[in-house]
Amino acid sequence: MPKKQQLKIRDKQITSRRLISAVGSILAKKGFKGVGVNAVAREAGVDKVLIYRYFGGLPGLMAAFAKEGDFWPSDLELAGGDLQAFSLLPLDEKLSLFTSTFIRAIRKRPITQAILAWEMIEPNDLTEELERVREQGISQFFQMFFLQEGEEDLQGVISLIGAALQYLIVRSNHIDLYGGLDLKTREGWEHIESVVNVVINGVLKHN
Amino acid sequence: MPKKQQLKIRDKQITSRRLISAVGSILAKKGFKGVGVNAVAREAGVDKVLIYRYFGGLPGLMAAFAKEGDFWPSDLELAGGDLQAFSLLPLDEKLSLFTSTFIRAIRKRPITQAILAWEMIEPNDLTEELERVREQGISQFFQMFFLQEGEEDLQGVISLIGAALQYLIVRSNHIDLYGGLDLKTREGWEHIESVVNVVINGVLKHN
DNA sequence: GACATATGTCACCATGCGGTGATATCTTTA
DNA sequence: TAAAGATATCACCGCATGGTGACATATGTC
Repeated sequence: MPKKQQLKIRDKQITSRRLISAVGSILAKKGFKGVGVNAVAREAGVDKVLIYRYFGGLPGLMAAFAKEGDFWPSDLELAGGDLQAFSLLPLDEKLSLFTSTFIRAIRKRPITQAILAWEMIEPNDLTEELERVREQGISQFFQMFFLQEGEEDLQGVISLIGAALQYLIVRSNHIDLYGGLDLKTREGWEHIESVVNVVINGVLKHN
Repeated sequence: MPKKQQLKIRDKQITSRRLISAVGSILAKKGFKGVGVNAVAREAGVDKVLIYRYFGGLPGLMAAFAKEGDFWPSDLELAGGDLQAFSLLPLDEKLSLFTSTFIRAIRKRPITQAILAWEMIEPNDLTEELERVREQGISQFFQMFFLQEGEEDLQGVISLIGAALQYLIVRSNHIDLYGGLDLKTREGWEHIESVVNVVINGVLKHN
């Protein structure tokens, strides 16, 4: 008598994909603390030994995961969907729109937020991949649309604002308020957006 | 024959302190990931059961640790050492000095940085204690020195800048650059300070 | 149809964790 | 000095983890 029904298909590709997407699920659900060999295999409904066989271990699986994901907004997304229209806007409107799309883009990517939090604790393949993509993307976007404006402090200011927004978005997962800023509601984020605009307009008109 | 030399002193207070300070050491050395019952007891050179006996468990020990520590700069420190002199400065110089002392204050507190990183991942007694102290301290400081100035956007802007600075300081433990900002050298931080001043002056003169 | 290989399952190991009851030893009080 | 209480140690439990070797079953090839 056979031990089991032999219905399970055997397909390395499919199984690999299940493992990779299981990483995403866990990352989104439990954060990086939940990402382990056992947990990922369990989530994928697959034996953990396959992680070693197919990816050589967790780091390899992470690297594969990093290559699959849409963890950072593209130029197109950051520009609001139309690169040409964006490039024609005056500087202050460019920055204002950028702020708005940036916040939305990060807020709607829970996995990205988990990775951003992870970066604070211990760098690894995944966080380094995100860093690479992000630094390249931002600097490219910046060069494309802002560099010719001759505002020498602008990059520093934008980096500062980007840092603040990333921090606030990640923290919004665990707290409601930060220094009087409401991190939970849509209105709260609209207010934050307006504060950023105050900063930007101040810097622009000051020079 | 007795099992051991009976040289170990027996003093609840001393032992408690050893446990509490062991938390600090581990937090500074390994970050919050290293903080566990076994590790803390090992670091303190004490049996872990005492954590349960004296503090009721890790959370209790954490709470005790939180009360002991100087995790957040006082008003005096943030004001640069002289509250009265600080209060007499013009607004822009106040903010500039505040920025400078704030950066220094956080940068020199590795445990605070570990807690700040922790807040990103999972709130707990320790992070909540820091949050409480911080929110209270900042809001008090703000009310004391800035509120009467009638700049309604000021608190939001300052919170935003505070968020950015905290983020950059914590990240400086693992990366060298962020968006072109140098996080490692003294010159790098002086530049960041100057960027903050650009923002502040922009906001102030804009209204 | 028989074989080799790719794919997946299972049982197991050592390790470290949080947590606890029984025991030994020191300190204080009588 | 003897008893009583406080203080610290030890040995152990159950559990989850990362990791591996032996085995079972499906798939492709001749």
